[in-house]
Amino acid sequence: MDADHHPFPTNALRQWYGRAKRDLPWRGSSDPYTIWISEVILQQTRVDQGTPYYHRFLSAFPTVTDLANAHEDEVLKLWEGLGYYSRARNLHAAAKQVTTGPGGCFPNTYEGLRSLKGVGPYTAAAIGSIAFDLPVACVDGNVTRVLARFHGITDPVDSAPVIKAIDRSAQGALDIQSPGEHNQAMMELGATVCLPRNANCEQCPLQAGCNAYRLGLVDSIPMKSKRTKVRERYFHFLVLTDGEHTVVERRPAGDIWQGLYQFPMLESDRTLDADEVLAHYRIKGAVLADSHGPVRHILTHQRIFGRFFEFRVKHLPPSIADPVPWQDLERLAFPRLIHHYLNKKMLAHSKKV
DNA sequence: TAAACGTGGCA
DNA sequence: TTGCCAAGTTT
Repeated sequence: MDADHHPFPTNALRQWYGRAKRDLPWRGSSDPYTIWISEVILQQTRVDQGTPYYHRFLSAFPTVTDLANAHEDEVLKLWEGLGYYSRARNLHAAAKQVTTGPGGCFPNTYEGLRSLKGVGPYTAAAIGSIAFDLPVACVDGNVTRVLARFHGITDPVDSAPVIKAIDRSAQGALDIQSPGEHNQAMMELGATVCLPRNANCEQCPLQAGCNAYRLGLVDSIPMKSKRTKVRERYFHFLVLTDGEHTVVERRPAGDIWQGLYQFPMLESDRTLDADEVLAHYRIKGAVLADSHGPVRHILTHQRIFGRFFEFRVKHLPPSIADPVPWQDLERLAFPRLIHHYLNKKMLAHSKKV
């Protein structure tokens, strides 16, 4: 599967990192808590997108105890718009694990870190190596791409044997004198030089030994076998209001946006109109005050068409859910699709006043 | 093991 | 517009 037996140029990588590394907010600290937060925020997330969340999150919860003592709604609100909300729920649960666990402090072994909710092989290696100098290699998307190219691996990198080989290779290349710096250097190379497209091979410290470069395969490595299929869904939100209050509910487990809030929602396999939505909910005396959408919301695996129907009633029926003052919505976390709608709503309201 | 889980940027 | 991708984990 690999086309060479070149030793990995660890020294060249370290020297490159010393002069080329970016100045990122979470660099230079060895506090496992702040490293943990940054690593979770950066899962499947770009630095530019995650950085403001990192600052807000640590301002709200400076220590693991602060996080553990928070309410889940507050944690989710700080995560609003960042996506993959299980990260926030797991972060909160893991903070409780830490503070109520043995010694009440952060685990400092790989297995101890792995036992925390939301901490998988990558994150355990990252925290372990950066905070505690544990000799464990990080294998993320960057490292996979760097090593697949360096070794000239043309097989799909999402197959089990290749994952295993890359893992071994990463561990073999690790600089055990400074595993944290080495891991960050590997990822930094993938993030700034060995890019998915338009790799900048001319400034790469690994060029001399890189098989993909030698064979002209940089643009075709790494290869992936999985294809993403897109599901279409039609969400119809019932925005019920008596002028002062509205009605929201919590998204259930086992679907997208778990734990976030939404207006009562009717899903269908096609777009419905206001009459059909109202017929479903059977609200007496409701008057259609406004409708919005369909709004297309594009996700990796699904395409959601959202429609919002605002109905005016004299009195909110207690049968659906608890009425909430409009102002209280700002403390709740909503999916992006709904957040955009609310922004528009609030803007219109503030213009009238 | 494959599929689910968000959002935004880019070509 | 569409598909791919980004410091992955869970079930």
